[in-house]
Amino acid sequence: MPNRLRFAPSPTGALHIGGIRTALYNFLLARQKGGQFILRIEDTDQNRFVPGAEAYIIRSLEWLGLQMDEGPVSGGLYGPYKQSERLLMYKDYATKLIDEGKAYYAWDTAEDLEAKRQSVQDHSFKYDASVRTHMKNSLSLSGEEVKTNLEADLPYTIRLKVEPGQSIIIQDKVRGEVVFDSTELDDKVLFKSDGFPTYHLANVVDDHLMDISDVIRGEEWLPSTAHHVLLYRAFGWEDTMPTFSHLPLILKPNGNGKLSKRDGQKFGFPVFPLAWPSDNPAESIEGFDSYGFEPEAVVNFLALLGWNPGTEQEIFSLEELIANFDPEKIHKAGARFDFDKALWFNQQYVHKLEFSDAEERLRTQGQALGFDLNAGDLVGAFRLLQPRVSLLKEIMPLAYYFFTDSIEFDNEEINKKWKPEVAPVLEKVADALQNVEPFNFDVAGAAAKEMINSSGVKMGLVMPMLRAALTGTMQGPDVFAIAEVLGREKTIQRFRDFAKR
RNA sequence: GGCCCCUUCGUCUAUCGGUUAGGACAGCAGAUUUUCAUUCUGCAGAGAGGGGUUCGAUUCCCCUAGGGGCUACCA
Repeated sequence: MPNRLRFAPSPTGALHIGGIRTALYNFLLARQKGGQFILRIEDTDQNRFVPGAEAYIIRSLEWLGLQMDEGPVSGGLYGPYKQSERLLMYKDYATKLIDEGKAYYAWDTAEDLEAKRQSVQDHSFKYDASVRTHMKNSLSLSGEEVKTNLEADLPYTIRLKVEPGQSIIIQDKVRGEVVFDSTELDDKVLFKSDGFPTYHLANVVDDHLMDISDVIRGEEWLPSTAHHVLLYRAFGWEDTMPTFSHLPLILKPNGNGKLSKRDGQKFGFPVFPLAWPSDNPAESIEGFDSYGFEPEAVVNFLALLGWNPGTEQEIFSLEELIANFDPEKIHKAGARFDFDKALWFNQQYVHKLEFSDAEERLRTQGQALGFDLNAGDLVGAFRLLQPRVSLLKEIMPLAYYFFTDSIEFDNEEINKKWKPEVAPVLEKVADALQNVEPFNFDVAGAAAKEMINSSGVKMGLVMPMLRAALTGTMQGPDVFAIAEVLGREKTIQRFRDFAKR
């Protein structure tokens, strides 16, 4: 039996990183076991449907490199992969349960139920064995009434008939044994009056029909897993029921509650993989992509947020994650989202980038900044600045002095350190560099330093001014590393110009 | 309120009865870098509380406390 894992989001908007991590873990186990990774769209809530969300989910998985074996785009033998396109079968399965006395029709309206809830003091109203005989359903009504209601096409829901007094034991891969008492469970709605199934029905039916072997999902599903087990039993599918792994939640940075979609704006960092543009700027949201993250870094960060192989390795490629992943090593407690750590992971990946991986993006960014990229050495600039940033997009703004000769000087800082006796030294350094061969970090650097030493002016006064001459700022890479990238001509010119300022 | 889950440095975590409780991020200090960043080294920093079980508990059990989730014709 191959391992078949599904990621089953509902298209209600952008997918946040909690969902991404769930997808990732499903993907990792599928790949590790040589099974399939399946995307299934759970669009059974018409009210919360958001146009574009499905495409967003697919683009997100692609961006992260989580290739799907089956899904709405790639298709597959178990399709369709959108629940809205599977509506007929849910009804059949629900009806089958009714025929077998394991579910029933209910005609209580939303208003009826709301009134019931209001009438009971605390939150204790539960549609279960103790009250269902007092409600309007095919168990409490006479056969005649039921027939009449059905023939009149009265809107109904179908509810699972939960038998009280049995204990339901779940073997969860991350939590071990979890026990529920069916007396505590309500008669869950399986089929809604709008003709759509609820998550509970659709999820169980589809997981069964799609031969899903392992369910990895968020902890918020743990309480309803008991109902799902009951459903597998009712259908007679318990022997092929998937394994369950309930993931700890990703919590807000301050620890109060689970991370939610609004937290990105609130805390000032992305909580979505991809940006979600909107005509209304207030509704546009940033993504890890637009923030400048490398997808590999996001994957690495998320993989380790709640899972750890037990070694001290921190950096994992997707292949290494696949090889090492183990659901039983998933941490049980919720994990706070730590953006600093995410940035650190990204820094590790940016520092490892080859120029060829970065070139296209650097060019695009340089052009957006209005740089004349032909005027300077892009590779040289990249090599110099790469170790100094956490995000690739931070490089080009720092690199402007490689691509223009009109340097903007940070006069406030420069003037603090400027001494008039430095000016002639700059000229002399320029002279000294005129004929050094080759013009590089070592040779030009040595020649310049020798000149400065013989000038009698302190090195500590001159060096910062050399950098200022070249870059306009008091900080940055080594002066002669910059000089080498800039080339002899520009270096000398900038030293001379600066001496005259 | 009820049900369920969880609880090791500020944060993410390792430890599957015996460890000076390890690592990473962040913090602090130092070295390198005549700058800044990187890098390197070091410092500081944790088993929620109380009962058991055991020769021995961070580890197993119970209670309490705290946190979280669920409690919809949402997923």
